[in-house]
Amino acid sequence: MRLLVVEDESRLASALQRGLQAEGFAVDVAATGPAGLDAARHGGYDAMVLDVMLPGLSGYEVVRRLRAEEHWLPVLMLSAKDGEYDQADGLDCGADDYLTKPFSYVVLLARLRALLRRGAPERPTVLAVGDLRLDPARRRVTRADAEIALTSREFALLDYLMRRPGEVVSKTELLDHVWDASVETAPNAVEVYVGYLRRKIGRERLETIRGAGYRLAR
Amino acid sequence: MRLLVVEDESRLASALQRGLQAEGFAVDVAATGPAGLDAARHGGYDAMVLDVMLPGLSGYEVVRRLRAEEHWLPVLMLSAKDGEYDQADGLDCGADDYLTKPFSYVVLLARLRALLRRGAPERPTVLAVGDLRLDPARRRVTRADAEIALTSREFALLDYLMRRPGEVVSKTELLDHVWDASVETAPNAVEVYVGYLRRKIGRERLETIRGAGYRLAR
DNA sequence: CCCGACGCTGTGAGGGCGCTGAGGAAGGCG
DNA sequence: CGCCTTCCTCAGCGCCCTCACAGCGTCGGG
Repeated sequence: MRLLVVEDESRLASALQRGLQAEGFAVDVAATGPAGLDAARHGGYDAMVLDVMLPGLSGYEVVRRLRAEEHWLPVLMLSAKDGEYDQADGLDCGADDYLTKPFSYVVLLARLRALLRRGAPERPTVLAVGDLRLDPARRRVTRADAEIALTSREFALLDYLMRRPGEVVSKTELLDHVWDASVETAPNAVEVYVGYLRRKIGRERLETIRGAGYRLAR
Repeated sequence: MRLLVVEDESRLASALQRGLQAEGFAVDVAATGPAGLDAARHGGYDAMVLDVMLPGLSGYEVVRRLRAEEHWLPVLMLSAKDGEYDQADGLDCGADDYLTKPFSYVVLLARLRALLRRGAPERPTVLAVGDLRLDPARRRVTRADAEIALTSREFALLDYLMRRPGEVVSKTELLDHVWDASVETAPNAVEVYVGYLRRKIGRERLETIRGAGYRLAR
């Protein structure tokens, strides 16, 4: 785990550095606001310990800019101010945690661990087959970066097919999984919807295997 | 946003509930460890405020079990114990934050906001989508720098949608997270409020995905 | 080449889904 | 007590999706 400590008071900075290194972290130190901001932007750290009172740029301003640039690394803010509004302000600027000096080293460590545990947000999954892309969360389908409008049934059908590219999927399987199993639906409905899909995603993409089902070309 | 408060002291519990509801959260309360654990497991909450001293199961034990079962909802722990090791223990059991009683309500709110931000895939302090900006701390919404007056329900709805810009959010998900789960609400209420929001933030901003939900255009 | 089975598609009906205006219930405030 | 605000239900309406149907095309076997 790589940590960035931004602290101008050199004794505290090196004490932190040594202590955290002893815990097995790789620790870099920056002594000013601008230097810290720069390091945080380009350094690929897993978390940051950030003092509020800094030369050049305040800690508040550093987080605010980081967040504005869409850098989401966890930030633990350190400050001598223990007023409730100081704390609230720091958190509302985008810090993830706030500790007042003097602080307990044990607590700092525990809070850092909690922050690192949360880590970075997970990436959304996107299904991709050829130049087709389907994003289940956004319910969005593109073909060569051009958006395709699908109805809800069409979307469900394509979703199912894209999860088994290159496989033959039978009409009854589609009826079971894409359609409501409790409602009796004629197999012809599948043919109809395959037709709709072909018009939208390209005719050649969806082969008919006569007597067996359909296959989405990989 | 749905919150779970687990606190056995009924005066504090209801004070918290009222205060947080006034902020636009949907709040459920549990009074014992087992009840809290159960609610957290099945409730689909966005975060949890958890007292340590509880009948039945301690707060420590509640988080520990939740994490063991791979439930990752953000937990803010409340305790009367302010020893550094108590705090470290709470965090190391899996809590994300730790506040000692008596606590400042302002700080609790700011820490809760930080926690909710961290849980979401993107984590700005002021949510911005297109020319819309929403400041959770100040409870203000502007569109192209013009302030928009929203009722508390409208605000909560927009807040939830702006945390997932571009994603499709279903009506039932909205009912679960924006409305109070303990009250049975008709899905039509969502449609009504979407209508209100559209009049205020612009019709085209909030698409209907028929059969799936709504999507806030990025 | 013929024939039957299977698959495709244009048409149109029905119904589900979502939108809206009206209004009642509940709470805050003077 | 009455006014205002907010929340939410209800009922009506309109539209788009869904799917059955029927006629035609296509494929493959004999």
